Amino acid sequence: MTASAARADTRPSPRKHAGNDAARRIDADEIGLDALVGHAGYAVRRFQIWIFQDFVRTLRAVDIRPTQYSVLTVIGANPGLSQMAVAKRLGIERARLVHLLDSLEQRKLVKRIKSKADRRSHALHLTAPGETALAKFKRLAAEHERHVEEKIGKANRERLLEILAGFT
Amino acid sequence: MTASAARADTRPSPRKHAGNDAARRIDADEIGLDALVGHAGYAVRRFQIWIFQDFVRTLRAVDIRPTQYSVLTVIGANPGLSQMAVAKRLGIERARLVHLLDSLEQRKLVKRIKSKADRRSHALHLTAPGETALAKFKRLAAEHERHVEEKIGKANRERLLEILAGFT
DNA sequence: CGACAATTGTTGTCGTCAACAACAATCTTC
DNA sequence: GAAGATTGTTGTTGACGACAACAATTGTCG
Repeated sequence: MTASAARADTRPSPRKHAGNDAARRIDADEIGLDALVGHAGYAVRRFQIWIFQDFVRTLRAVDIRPTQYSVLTVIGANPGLSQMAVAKRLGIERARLVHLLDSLEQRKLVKRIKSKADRRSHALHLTAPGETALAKFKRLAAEHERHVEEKIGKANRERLLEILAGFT
Repeated sequence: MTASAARADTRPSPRKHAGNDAARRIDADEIGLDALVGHAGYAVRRFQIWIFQDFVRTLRAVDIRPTQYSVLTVIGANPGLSQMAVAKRLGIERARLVHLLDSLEQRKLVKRIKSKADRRSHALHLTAPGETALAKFKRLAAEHERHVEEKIGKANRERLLEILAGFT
């Protein structure tokens, strides 16, 4: 079979785009997604990107990204945790957490205290400025959460949280 | 206020982990997430990671990742699209799409045909083997989707798709 | 007790992905 | 026809997940 350029006839009718290929401008919103609609993963991925971007935008003034926020929140609620414990709880590689904590420690938000019980591990604590900063971050995060509500609706947001409660 | 090491008293009761910091082993499932619970972004992120991994695992035999699958699906449903159109529709950077298509073209699943109408752009088509391969990918993707159903429940999956329909 | 396995933090590499910036070729617009 | 926009491409940067290796330390078990 030769792979010549003009074999646009035996295809099982792809629904859109009549006749002449690429002869006409196509707006992005008239392109069919076919099997993609109905895939939970695709919708979740697009939604996650949107949420992520809104979070970053909303917290840009304080320069805190979602992962950093999750680390600070967990340490704030459970002071004294080891890096392993935080990593496991948040599903972060402990290798990755090292860099995250390096950054947060440089910014004086977190401190690593050598544990006396297990001299391999560090007990993680918020600094005093870290605690006040986290309070501010939480206010901004709540604002971001309101954006989510505006986007998908208050009831839908709550249903979403219920459905995905098992993954937290 | 001095930031000395022994200031664990004036904190507003972090709920868990009584008394002596880091003196006791802590299981990951007894660590409180505090403000993280109630953040849609956190739950969605964790869920997205789970879905992603299951998709990759389910389609590992054919070596197709989620983004590649989405590209193939859109091209299959809308042959002749330009790279710009595909990128815009899927929310992919056009720079990123270049590499994706390079890979798919090397594997003879997709071909770029120089458009005569606009000689800057390429009309994207599936090859004949690309079409049959995509059919197989779709079967495997459907299997993955069943995994999602098992994980969160059939009804919840459908509610999820409704809630996030606006993002597709 | 002492050798050996496991854990903790760390460093490093690799590959995926989003976000930009710059560029040549080509189209559009005036 | 000149100026500006678009398309594909190349390259860089940074966040992130996955892995592998390592030193220091702890746990275990003979």
